[in-house]
Amino acid sequence: MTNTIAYDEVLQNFKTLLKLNNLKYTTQRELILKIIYDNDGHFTPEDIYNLIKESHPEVKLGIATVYRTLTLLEDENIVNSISFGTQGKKYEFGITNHHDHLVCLKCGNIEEFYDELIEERQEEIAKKFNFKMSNHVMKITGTCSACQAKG
Amino acid sequence: MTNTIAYDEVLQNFKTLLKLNNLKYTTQRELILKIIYDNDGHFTPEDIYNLIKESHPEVKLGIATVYRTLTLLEDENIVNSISFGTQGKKYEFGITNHHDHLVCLKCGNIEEFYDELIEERQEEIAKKFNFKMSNHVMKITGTCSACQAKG
DNA sequence: GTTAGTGCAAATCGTTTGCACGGTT
DNA sequence: AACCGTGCAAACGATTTGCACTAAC
Repeated sequence: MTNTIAYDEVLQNFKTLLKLNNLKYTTQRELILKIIYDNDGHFTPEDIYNLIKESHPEVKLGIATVYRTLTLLEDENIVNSISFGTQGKKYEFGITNHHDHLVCLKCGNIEEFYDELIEERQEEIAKKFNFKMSNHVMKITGTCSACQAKG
Repeated sequence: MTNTIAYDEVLQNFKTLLKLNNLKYTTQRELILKIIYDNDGHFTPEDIYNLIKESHPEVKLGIATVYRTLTLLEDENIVNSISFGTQGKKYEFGITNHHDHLVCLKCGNIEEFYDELIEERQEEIAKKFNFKMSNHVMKITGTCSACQAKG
């Protein structure tokens, strides 16, 4: 899903958020944000860690920082995550149109879709239950067309 | 969600399934099935383990057996699970109308709902992507009315 | 200079596995 | 008797945490 916001703007927002919360603007935090923005897709914390190690071998980085930063970014709704049962989470850039996921259980690939009707119904249902919705996830699991073809 | 099938029938089906697969009918397996059937709700493997330890202290039971049996029951579509990111899964009795979940992030409580329109759209979307759907999950996260009241 | 952030390694949590023993068929 | 299922404890993988050091403010 294509980003609908320029990176400069994202970065500005992030810096402002950090300031508001007495947090510091560090190289690591910026790199993690940028990697997720640039690489359209869904990544595990380890993926992100490896991507940064490759592209910026000169920067010191620990996996713990990746986890800490992802939690931060998710709290601020800058990234979203989808979970895979016990097998951890994948993260994606979050400032984009909301969308849902088709997850292939064979190859782990994720396709995205957006359906206005489903979005509306979700709002209605939350209202009906007097439930303050902070997020919603729709995930269809199964076998993607490529994997069906492979047999 | 109220069970739509009598326990006797569930148990019969389960025994048949075991036989068909050359598996054995054990006290542990029966107890796990019964606990999930009887206690309408959503349980972690540990919950189930503790419930059985309490109600049947005379039975030998290890947590590993609970995991193994839950996997078995889920494969057979006798129970369903919903996942909570890193924090594991909760299981519920699965032979009932399909339904989706409202998950409260404060108290962990789960409410259920069913929406015909959403079900239909899911089918259509899978078809559109030539995706062979094995399962689908809709989860609305947020704050339940009780927790909103508490502030 | 003060405070927050970091890497590292150890700890933790949920889950899985190898193995010898016990129960079901 | 044959074979599967079990408990136990060790192994595991993802994530979190304590701590001394470093960087941002």
